[in-house]
Amino acid sequence: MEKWSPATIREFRRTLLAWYDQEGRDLPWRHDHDPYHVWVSEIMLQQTQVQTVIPYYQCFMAAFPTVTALANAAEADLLKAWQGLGYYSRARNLQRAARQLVTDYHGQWPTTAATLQDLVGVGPYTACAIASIAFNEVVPAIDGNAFRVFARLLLIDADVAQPKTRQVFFDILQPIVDSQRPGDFNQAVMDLGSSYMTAKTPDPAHSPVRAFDASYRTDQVLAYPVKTKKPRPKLVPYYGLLVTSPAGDLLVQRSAQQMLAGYWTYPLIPKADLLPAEATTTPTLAADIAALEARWQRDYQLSVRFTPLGGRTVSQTYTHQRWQVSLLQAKLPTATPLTYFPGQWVATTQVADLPVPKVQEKMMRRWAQARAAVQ
DNA sequence: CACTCGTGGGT
DNA sequence: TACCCAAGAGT
Repeated sequence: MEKWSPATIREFRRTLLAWYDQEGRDLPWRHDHDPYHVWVSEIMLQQTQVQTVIPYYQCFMAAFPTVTALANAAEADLLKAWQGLGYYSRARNLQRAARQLVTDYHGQWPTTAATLQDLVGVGPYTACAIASIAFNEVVPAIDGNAFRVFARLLLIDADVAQPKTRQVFFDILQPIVDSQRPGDFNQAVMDLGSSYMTAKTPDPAHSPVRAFDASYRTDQVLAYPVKTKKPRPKLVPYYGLLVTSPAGDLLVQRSAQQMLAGYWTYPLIPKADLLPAEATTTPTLAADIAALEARWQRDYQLSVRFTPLGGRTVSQTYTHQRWQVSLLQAKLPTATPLTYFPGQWVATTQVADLPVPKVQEKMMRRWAQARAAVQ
């Protein structure tokens, strides 16, 4: 591992900030240092690329321009604003924290990384980012970019997939952060990490800090950062139920305990839930449909006949699961009341107003194709 | 600490 | 294709 002298550290800061002043990106949340703007952008940017965030950030600020507006927002509006951005608990936590700020803090922001972490959804990275950018606290904001950039510059061998490695980087970076411009220093590292020092296709030869890059000097750029691999997502088969009546399409809102909480989908039934685990026969489509119809009759007093929808399944890959959804179709001749079924009839024209996840959009497209083919 | 939680883009 | 990756945090 490399060790920089105080003189090298000074020269590195000067080089990095000079480049940032010339080449730093003009992003919507960099127009000022308002902590609300910094905070919302940092939450959106968690595990999400800048290009994806920009339009969401602009719409979000137009809809919820202040902490108070966010605290008072209707949940449906919030989920709709976050639709498609992923990691939806971020939206809920954002509003919970806005309410914390209004009620517990009386609109007065905590100004240190240590106290910012008391806001739900604000962890070690985001707290340091807000503290340095909005309040000039001299702390390193250690995210994936910082891991990648400094692992290469300094040949740091610690496994960045391990939680304890954050402290290793923090201790190394604390004396390197520019004490006059900590926020700009941290943002410059992020710009570096998303341009010359990307994960797969870096361009270290033209990096503004190539003279400080030990991995480039020793021709082992792609060997850093050291990161252990994660297991591949597990296949989870589902039935997706396309049920119509004169009242509209049948949709359910996902519970607070489920993934995609609060978002609406067609009823999704894990195939594993249909037949008892001790069943000896291999589940067939016909047996699954029979079990499904019997359950709807017994639990919901709904007489429904399902038929398979032709074509491929709908797939959606998440970090730890790969959903493979086989679509079944059913048509009820009358607007049957859903006395026991935990869902709603939604008129086709109103589906667009509901917050829906990507897998629901895919199911809707597949169904629209099937209906168009019949015509 | 290990696991969970979305989506889009790149190779 | 099937991976890997991207401004992480909560449990």
